Amino acid sequence: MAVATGAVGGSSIQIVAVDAMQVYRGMDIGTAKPTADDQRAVPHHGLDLVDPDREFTVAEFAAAANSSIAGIQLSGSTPLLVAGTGLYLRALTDPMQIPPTWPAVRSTLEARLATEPVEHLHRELALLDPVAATKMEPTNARRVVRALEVCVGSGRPFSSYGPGLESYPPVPFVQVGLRWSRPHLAQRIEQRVQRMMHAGLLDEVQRLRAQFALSRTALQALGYKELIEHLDGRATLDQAVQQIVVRTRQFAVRQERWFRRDPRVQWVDIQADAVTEAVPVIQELLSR
RNA sequence: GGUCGAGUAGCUCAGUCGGCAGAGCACACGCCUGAAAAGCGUGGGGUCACCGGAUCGACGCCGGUCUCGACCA
Repeated sequence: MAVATGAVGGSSIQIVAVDAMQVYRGMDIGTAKPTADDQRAVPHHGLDLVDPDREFTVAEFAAAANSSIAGIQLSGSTPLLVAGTGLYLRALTDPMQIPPTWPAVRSTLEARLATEPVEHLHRELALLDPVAATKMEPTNARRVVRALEVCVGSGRPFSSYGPGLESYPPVPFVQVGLRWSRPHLAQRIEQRVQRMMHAGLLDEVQRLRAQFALSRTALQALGYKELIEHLDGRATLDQAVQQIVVRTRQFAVRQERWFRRDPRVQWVDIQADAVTEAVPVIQELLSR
């Protein structure tokens, strides 16, 4: 927000949230969605795209976000993408063609997993698309099924859809990564989860559950799935909260690792809570 | 004070007949193309509470000490 409220290169800024969970209406506290005040101060995009009973995908997000970005640029403003979700960002910053889905093929493959080991499917993938097969562990059911789905469905190798995530071509914009030390990260996450609980996260979860049958993708949201476990009597509140803290920490580290291997990202290390001190540094990087 | 039980990885706990100390979680690192806040893989970690004894050899057996728990008084 501090960066977005100052202009960069003379034009005003609009924020595009690149976040797989903030797309869900009503999931506000647990996704740390920008407040109403923030949204009033700076136009936001990518938020509240669907109800939480809807499944949501990268491709759908990319379509929505790309059209938002085009609109922002047409109006003469500068889009500031805030991630969030690594894969969603790559789908916007890099020319990725994401193959469509073949639900019938997929359900056949998934049904086979009940009676066959994943390695069988991986062996079939190795025949249809040796390149893709070597790029994934034979035990990773999700990736194997998806790759096979595309091969069988489209009639062409999964790997023919492009280099995927392993290529980092130059881009005409700046990418800045914010990074805290692990101890500070842990401390901030602990505090953040406590703050969410005090803000009524448990009520939010109960309310959403009463109103919707949460979709498979929405149910993956940190904070929500753990509190549902508690509400169903499978964990005490304390256990659930501790679990949220641990998983959020693991997720934050996974985010850091995801972006760490992208050579185009310029990192800003933030000392403790000195976020405001980092703002000029970020603005300087962005104005290049 | 007595009896019984427990003490093994950061945590929770397995460890058969005395024969190279294990699992899950956590942690570190890597992977990732319509589920990605998801999914998958690799790895580092040990004074087996402590002291002594018997044995070729002890986490394990014997003696003692300490800590925790339950029960009895």
